[in-house]
Amino acid sequence: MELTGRKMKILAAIVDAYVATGEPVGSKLLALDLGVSSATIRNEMADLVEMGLLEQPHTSAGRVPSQKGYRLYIDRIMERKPISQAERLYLDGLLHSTAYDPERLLDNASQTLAGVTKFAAVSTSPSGGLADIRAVQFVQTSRRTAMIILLSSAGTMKNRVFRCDFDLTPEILRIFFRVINEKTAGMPVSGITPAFIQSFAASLGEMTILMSSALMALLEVAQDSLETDVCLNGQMNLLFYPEFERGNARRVMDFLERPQDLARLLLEQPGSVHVLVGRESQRPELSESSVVVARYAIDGHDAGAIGVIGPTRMDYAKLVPSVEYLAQSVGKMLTELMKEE
Amino acid sequence: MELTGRKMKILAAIVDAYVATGEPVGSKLLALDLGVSSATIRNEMADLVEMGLLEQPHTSAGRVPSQKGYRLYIDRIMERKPISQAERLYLDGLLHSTAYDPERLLDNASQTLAGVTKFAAVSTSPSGGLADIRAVQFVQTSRRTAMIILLSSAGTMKNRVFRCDFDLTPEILRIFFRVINEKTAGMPVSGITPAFIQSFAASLGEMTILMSSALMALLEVAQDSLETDVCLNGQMNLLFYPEFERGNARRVMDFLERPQDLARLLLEQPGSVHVLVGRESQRPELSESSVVVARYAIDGHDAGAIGVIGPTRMDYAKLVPSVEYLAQSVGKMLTELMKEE
DNA sequence: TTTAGCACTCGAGTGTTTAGAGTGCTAAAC
DNA sequence: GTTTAGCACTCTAAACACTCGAGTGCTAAA
Repeated sequence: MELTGRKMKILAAIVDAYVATGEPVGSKLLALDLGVSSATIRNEMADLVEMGLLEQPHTSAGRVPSQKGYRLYIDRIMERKPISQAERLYLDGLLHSTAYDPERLLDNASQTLAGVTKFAAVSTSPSGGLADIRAVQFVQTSRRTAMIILLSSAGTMKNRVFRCDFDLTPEILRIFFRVINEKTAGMPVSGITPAFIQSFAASLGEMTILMSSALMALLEVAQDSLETDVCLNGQMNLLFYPEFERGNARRVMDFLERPQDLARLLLEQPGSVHVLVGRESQRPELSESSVVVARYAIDGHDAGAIGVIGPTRMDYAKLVPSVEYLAQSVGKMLTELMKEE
Repeated sequence: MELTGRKMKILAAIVDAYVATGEPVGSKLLALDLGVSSATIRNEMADLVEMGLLEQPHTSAGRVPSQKGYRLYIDRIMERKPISQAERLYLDGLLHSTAYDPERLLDNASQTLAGVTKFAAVSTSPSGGLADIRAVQFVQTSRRTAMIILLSSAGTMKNRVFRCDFDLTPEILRIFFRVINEKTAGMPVSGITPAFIQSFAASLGEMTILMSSALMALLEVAQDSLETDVCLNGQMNLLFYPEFERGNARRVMDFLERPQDLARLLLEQPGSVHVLVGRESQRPELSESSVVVARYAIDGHDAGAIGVIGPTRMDYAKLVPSVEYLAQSVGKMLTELMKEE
């Protein structure tokens, strides 16, 4: 069966109405909008159901877009609603306060996104997989404890407090700094393995004991850097949608509480913006949810992603540009930050 | 009417059974346990209802403890179930991994508590209100950005990345360190006000421009230190309780999402452990929820609190010792950390 | 004071009925 | 061939009646 222009119009109208109201859409409502009778609409709707683009909750109910219907709507029908100048300024303003700290910036970004969309929002930290060590810094935090800070070329910055069995002095910290940076500066973060630490320690001769806790901390902080951090915000927003009234919320929440899975989901999406409707995500927990993801790049290199998760009934036309813009902003800010080396 | 020993026994049995099953408790069930007939129990139960200690959802249902009933149970009847050696070891083991970083320790503590209790858990950072500045450290994080780290006598450690309009050098950072520590070391964190920063800047003469962004960062980081951080974990656990099936969860969640309110609630509780049943918290959002809070002390001085929030139907006898133990552990670990100055 | 017995109440579950929304189909109109 | 008016049909949600059983309160005897 052919998908005529009018069928597209009807599908679009149904998506719009359903997204707005959450109620199945009947033929009468559309007849007004399109200037034909409700009977005509009904004929067309029957075709659309046959084509798998609409669904009927039950015989005497209106129609609801199927996941395939949303897909078609997204790919071929919807007109993106660009975000206004005012909205841009608003978003940028919110992001600005955390411009100099990648970790806080990304948390802020997902918080912001959750706030404006009223869905759950997620962001991943710049992927550290291929990053090099830019520097390793030490700061004394008490008589016997110090903080190690690892700065990577991906812009991540991880710290960890560790403890020595002897009193620290600026002199000792300077030794930590020199010895560790001489050996590791410029090497890939992923090169800091237990084996590397072991051989490193062995090469230190009588200093081994002095440095052991610092080296352990280095290992931990490097492993931390390699992991993709995931910031999740606004899960609670989901409780407000009738789609998640019952126990349905729990399955989604379960998924959201697994950061690794969340990161994988975000990062495996291609393209600058990508929409996953329901089962398209291949995640049973999300079979009734949709995901809008946008990637951000640092200095032209793909680095991470940011997205929203909510019920399939969402305003894709509005969301896609919002998520995309936010990802671009984040990328721009991180690039700016990196440019200064 | 007098509260006889048997009445107490019946109340205790009802609380125990109701906490375990979630179903109103009928007279037959108790007759078995107490060796008297169900009619006798019914008479007693009628008295307990009259005294306001029990409630009846409807005429032909069993009894449920009222909030007043829980209160009496907690104050005069329940025997605390001390936590086992194995549980102690388990908890301590979980806490141990973050022993050297107060912030992470407290997040870990509330995470742990949420995990073992299956309720929502909250912890506050050591209150910074009266703390002094122990040291202010600087670390270069890129050509023009640096991290300022404020260590307070309360054990908090806050950092912030800031940016200068000129290239940083170790020499400049050393100046930042010297100038700022000379002026601020030992002074109360609360003394770092905008006015103080302004007069400080004014006193620097030609160095004012050099230091301005560092001073702004100092102000921000001091204000951060003064704020009580609140770590919330396991909100999602609440969704599993029938008490929160409907929209009821939302009101509680709303409250949980307001960190200041949460902090106030925790910190205004007296004593080492405190239980708030339902409306006792004076928070309408929590009128159907209970809170178990324990305070932790650093070096003998009251510093913060940690607690759980869940439906009024909770196993207080088990929870109270758990929360108390965790708070003690946290306090001990933080004291340890501080002792080394 | 306790208990057996019994009538009573109420909720949960199960049909039944009704109203209304929305459909599919048909036959006429365009 | 397409569109539309008309109408019979289907299904849901809400209202109502009915039953079952758990649990009660009361009474009178132990």
